[in-house]
Amino acid sequence: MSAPRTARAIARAELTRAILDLAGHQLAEVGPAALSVRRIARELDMASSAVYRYFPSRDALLTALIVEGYDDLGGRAEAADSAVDDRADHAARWRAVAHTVHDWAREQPHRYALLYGSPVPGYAAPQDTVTPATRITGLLLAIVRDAEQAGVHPAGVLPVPPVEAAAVQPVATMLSPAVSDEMTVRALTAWATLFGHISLELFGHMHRGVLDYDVHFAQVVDQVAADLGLA
Amino acid sequence: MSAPRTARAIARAELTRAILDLAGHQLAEVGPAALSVRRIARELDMASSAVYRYFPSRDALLTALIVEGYDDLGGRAEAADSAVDDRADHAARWRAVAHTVHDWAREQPHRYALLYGSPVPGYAAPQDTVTPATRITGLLLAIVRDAEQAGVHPAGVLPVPPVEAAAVQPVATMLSPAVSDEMTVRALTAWATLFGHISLELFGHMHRGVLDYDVHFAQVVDQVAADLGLA
DNA sequence: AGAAAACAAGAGCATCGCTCTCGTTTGTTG
DNA sequence: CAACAAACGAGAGCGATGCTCTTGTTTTCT
Repeated sequence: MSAPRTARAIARAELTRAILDLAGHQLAEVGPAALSVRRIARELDMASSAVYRYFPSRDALLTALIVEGYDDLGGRAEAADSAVDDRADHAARWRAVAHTVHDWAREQPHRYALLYGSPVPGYAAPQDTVTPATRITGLLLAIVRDAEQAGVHPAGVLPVPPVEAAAVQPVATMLSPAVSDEMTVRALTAWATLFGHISLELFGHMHRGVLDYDVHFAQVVDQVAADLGLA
Repeated sequence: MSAPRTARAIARAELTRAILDLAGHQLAEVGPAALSVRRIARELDMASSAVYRYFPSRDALLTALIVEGYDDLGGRAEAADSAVDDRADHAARWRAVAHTVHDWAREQPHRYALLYGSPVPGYAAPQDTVTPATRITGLLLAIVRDAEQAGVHPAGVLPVPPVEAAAVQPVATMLSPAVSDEMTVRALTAWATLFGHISLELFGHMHRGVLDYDVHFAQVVDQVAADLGLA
């Protein structure tokens, strides 16, 4: 797996990183749509055609940025969860993760848009992006699973008919022991609420509707925690 | 307000419509990013520079498509709400509107992405788009307001501290009579859940996680209705 | 040492948004 | 009705993009 220590391989790894870093800066500054391969080459003092030795296309570069983003977000969320001392305080863990995602999105709005906004390349997200994307969702599910193992039941949850249980079966059985169907539905709903709220906020849909985004986000996160049945 | 009946004004109105329609078709086919002014001109057998007599820029064209989209979506949602015979069946009205938005989004994914995905032009959505955007959110709020007027209380709702009440004050007082702070928070949460779910589904984040989108969406909509306290 | 692979650079293609100029058509006004 | 002004359409052109192809050089492997 590890690269040979030839000078060429080292140079390649360095240049690949340099390109990716520069692309990251461009992403943060001008957004995904305005990311330019030629500009990266210019800032690196190389011919634009040379960049294509490292990334076969602009979309491949964006894909790499997406993967990097999922990893960064997932890592930060996991760290925030781990930082909660009382592992049985599932509400605190949920809050920590939710606010971490929120903060991360506000710090890097363009990157968030790249991950959770409209897919900018052709259409289907490349396969490479789905695995790293499962990291945060897996983390949210793990917290909910832990809570359920501790005897927590979601509040005010509707009965889940067999057809719905079948529909969400992959998510329910993602972890072992599996999560109950009711909790799975609540968790998926919480997931949609979390990212829906952040997207609406970041993309300007709450403009002049909500005055203090942070206060309201905290309230929604607490409300969702209550619906999940967390302490 | 209405245009003079000169031949030129009529021709202008027709060409403006033709450009907008063609842009709409391109949007549906190749998405917002690949929408090309030159291609529109080509399909209209005119010089690309002539199109700029009707829309000052590509972004202006996209803005017009956004406004059109909000209007179409808002109109359909209002029609779906009005089609519910029993005006006091607020759960049925919420379901009708939610499923209408869902269907609309699946029929025109690129248009939905244009409205609720990452903003593709510079950054801030032009002022022209905010008024038509309030149509669906206003409709959702109206249903909830009607329910509350009929004595409905949201289920399992957290107390709303004054600071949060102040934060959501514009939304709460948007309609008269005003909606309670608790119901306002629940409504905003429902809003985020609805569009969050649709965005996650359309943008591929539920791939291999949920097997039947329609079944699961219906379950979530019912769950949200229950949380709102609707029948 | 020689063959093979990786590399960097440059020219070039097709496309894009947008601007400017230049005739032509239409509408308005004296 | 004639003259002027405004709107219009077409074309050329600018700067920029993603990407490909060729050509010559450097590094690696056999």
